Amino acid sequence: MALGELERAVMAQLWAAPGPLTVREVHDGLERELAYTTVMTVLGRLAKKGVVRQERDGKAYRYAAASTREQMAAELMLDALGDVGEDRTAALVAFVDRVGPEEAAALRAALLNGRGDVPAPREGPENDGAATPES
Amino acid sequence: MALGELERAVMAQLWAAPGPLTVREVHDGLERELAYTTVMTVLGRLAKKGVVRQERDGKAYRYAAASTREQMAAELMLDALGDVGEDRTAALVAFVDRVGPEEAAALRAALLNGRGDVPAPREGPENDGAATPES
DNA sequence: TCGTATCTACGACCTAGCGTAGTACGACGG
DNA sequence: CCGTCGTACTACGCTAGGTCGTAGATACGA
Repeated sequence: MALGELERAVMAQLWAAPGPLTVREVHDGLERELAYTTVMTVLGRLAKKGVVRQERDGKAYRYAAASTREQMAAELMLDALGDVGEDRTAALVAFVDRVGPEEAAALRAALLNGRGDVPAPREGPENDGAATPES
Repeated sequence: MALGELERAVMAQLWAAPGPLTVREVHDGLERELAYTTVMTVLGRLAKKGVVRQERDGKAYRYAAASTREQMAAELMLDALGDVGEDRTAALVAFVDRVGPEEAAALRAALLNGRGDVPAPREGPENDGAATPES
């Protein structure tokens, strides 16, 4: 599921846009000067992989990312975690050990938010706040 | 840095072993019937990538994984997280949202362990420097 | 209606990485 | 001297990704 360099650049375009883009729009938005068909090919491959959705718009297609950038990153992280096999705990410890303070805070917040299921560790009442991503 | 199928199998051997292995040991330990030289080639490539260390043992070499399975997994997770660019927080929320209860508990434990604690978002992110205690 | 600009569909080529293995060659034990 | 073991080097097929070119369908303005 790993994406290549150009593929990532294209995804960045799609994620940065407010809505679905046409091939031409993606093409024009890219830094590098590529042939129009190159972008089309990449978009097609991305669609075949399921990471982008194609929707007709008259004669042309419009492309949109299938998931948010964050979801995809989370997915990749899950995959990496899955590779370890048994001792996921140790892997998670190693992971937490390496993330910066901001990330640790985010993790903490997410965990205490109740999303981590788990037999309620605290009795903290409903204290949701800011954790409703787009999607 | 992604490893192939055979490469992962070889790493699994190395991680499962109590100490450095010779090519022959890895070869004999693998399920599949491969040519001795195939295993050697793979180990050589792994060494070139830096994921395994080779140490002389008389005429032959012995190979050992450079990092533990967990460290490598954590590394991959970090990479995945890094891909997201800006809003790592959202990615982490999505991640926590998907891990199972055991993982959530492990994360919680690791976080409360005193590591990345307290939100102190200064501008001086003096990153960690060395974190290879065991080994 | 004709020519031109767009699109999409397909195929081609090149490079890199991986799986797989053969060959060459040096060190050893009989 | 010869077979065995181990390393070094080279090679080949395959797949994925990056990069295009060409062909066919369509819409649009002169």
